Amino acid sequence: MITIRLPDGSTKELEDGSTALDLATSIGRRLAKAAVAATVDGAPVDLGTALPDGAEVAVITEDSEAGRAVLRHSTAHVLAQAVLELWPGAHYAIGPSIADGFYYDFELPGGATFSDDDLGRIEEKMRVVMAADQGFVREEHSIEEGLALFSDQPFKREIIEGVANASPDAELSAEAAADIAPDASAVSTYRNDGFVDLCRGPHVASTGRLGHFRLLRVAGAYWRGDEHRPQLQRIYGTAWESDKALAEHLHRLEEAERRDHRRIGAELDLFSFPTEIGSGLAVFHPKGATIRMLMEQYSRERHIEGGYDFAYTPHITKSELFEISGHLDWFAESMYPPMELEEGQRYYLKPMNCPFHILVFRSSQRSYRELPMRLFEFGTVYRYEKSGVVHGLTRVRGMTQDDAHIFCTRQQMGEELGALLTFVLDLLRDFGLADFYLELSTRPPGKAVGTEEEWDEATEALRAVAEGRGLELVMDEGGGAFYGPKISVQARDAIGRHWQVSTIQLDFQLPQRFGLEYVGADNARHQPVMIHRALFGSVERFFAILLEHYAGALPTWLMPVQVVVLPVRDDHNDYAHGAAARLAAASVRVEVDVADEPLNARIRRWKLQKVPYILVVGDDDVAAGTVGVNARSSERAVRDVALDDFLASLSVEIDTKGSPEPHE
RNA sequence: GCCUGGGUAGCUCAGCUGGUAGAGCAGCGCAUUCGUAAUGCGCAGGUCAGGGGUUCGAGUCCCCUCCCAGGCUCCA
Repeated sequence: MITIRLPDGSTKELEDGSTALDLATSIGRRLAKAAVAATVDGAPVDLGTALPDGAEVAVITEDSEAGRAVLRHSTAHVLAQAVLELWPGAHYAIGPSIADGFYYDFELPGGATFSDDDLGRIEEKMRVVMAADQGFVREEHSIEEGLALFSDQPFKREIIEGVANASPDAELSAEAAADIAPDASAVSTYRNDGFVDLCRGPHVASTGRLGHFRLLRVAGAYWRGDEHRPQLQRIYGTAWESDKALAEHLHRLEEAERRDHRRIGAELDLFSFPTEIGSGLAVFHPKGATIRMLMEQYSRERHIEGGYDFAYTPHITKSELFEISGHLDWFAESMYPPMELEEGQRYYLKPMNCPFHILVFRSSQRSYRELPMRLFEFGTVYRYEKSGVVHGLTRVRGMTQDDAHIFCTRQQMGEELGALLTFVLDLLRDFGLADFYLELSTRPPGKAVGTEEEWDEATEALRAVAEGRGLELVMDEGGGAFYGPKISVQARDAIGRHWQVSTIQLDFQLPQRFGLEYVGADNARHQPVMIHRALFGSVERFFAILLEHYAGALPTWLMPVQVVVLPVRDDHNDYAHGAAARLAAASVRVEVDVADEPLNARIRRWKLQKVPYILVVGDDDVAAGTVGVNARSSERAVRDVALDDFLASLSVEIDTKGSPEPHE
């Protein structure tokens, strides 16, 4: 008999040679049914693994993230199996599970490529393999055996050689690492039917255990993520423990698509990307411009309250400025090429605002009494993003940052950072984002400027303010830029996606390069500390995040049209205009849609525009001074509301930055 | 930048193996006057992304360029 410890601390006695599946069965039939793998003393193993006496064993069930990862990884194997059957001679590379799914990379014979139509054929083939319920059989091989087994598979051989050389796989991504065996002396494979793949495991017991999957798309992907290596053909798919979970996931994808800010931007007539202007360069239409203006106005108000001074700086500059700042050394590739002027003078579009703000600071001798000096600007910058990365408003080539640079003493740094984080989170909450976590990027070893003390002090200050908020803090060790540590605010949206919004970055480099100084109380010159911070990140990107978060149904204070008045017949038009004038006098953005179309058609059109309130006015309203209120997303309208009462509650809603009802 | 897939009316899309372009919505006009998510009829609208080639003939086949999408790489 052997004794097994379970995660809850209890023990279980089993026959010698019992497997993880036997353990699960002994605990309960449902657990056995849901089990896909197990961990033995923390190491993941197949269900069929014989358990050693005294081990601590946990059953991995299909509805856990670890369990889904097993399902997905196993499904990826079947994908490779299907592709190798359909394309004899194909080379297969790696096929890990990823968030919500899996992928597998291939090199097809003769440089062939997958088309979208191939996905259906591959899926069919995979379902045949699953129906055949082939068992996954684990095998261990020496390096030599492994190389022989995969003699015609160059990528597999490369992985095995990597294992053999015991290079700690610095260049293998964590995802790819899941595909290789754990130690340098042997490799493991999994075989089902005629197909064998190099794999660390674990896998489900047999292919019949799989089936709730969908292949989603094909894409190119570099071998080992290196753009200098061959580009392979990648197939992405998703797999779940049940058809229900799969359907829910597909529904989430549809939901995300429905919320796509590019779609909403077109539907609500907010912005566009005229191709005549160029890739990644947006124009804002009147309604989009209204929203943007409101965002910016509110931000300005908050910055005034927050003790910021304002600056305006040009969009172009002589190269000298970016030579001093160092941008031309590091980022010339992502800057627009220079304009050549007379006598070789070169002017650049600015990719960042900081050097300009620095010149404002440096324009006169500064006293410690002036610090902290906080210079704010909606600064429009241009970055020549590579063509493949441009995406809607979230990754553009021209954008406006709500950018500020704070110059302060080292002593002020901690307090300043604390106040700043409060400021950021308050502002984001005002826009309806409420679920945050923070990411702290620390000193990159070996290539940092500034003293270690400065780094420690700054990092500790960031950590202290982060922890003081009780917010989840994710460490990004060594992930800071060479010139200073960084804290970034990640916001979760209404459907659980997270977006990096604000960044707060310490900088020990630029004050030095520009020779910044202030005169201290000791009458000596000191170098100020500089903090870069953008709260929206870029106005365009933040706009996009809000559109996706609210699915276009922004809070009333941000909607370009807040109220529409619909007269039932055209002899109600005068009353409608009067009601609208009353609202407009109270600074409500209101329109009248006169009665030359059926009422329902007009209601529908404004509903689709997500207008917060549609007021319908007819005979009864004209007689009584009332309106019929149809609030956004509500099923039923409320009749006979006194106009003054409506305006009163609307004003409260606008002042409190609320919405007519919880967004969908 | 690289890979794959695309680009047909303002928008969403159809157009088989090459024979000279179509729908719905939107727009405009006329009629309709209506109480909470699509009134009817009519009209107009396209150098089929741009350029070159093959062909008697190209939206359709080939090449180049531009743009878009999904990825990869990148994101100070």
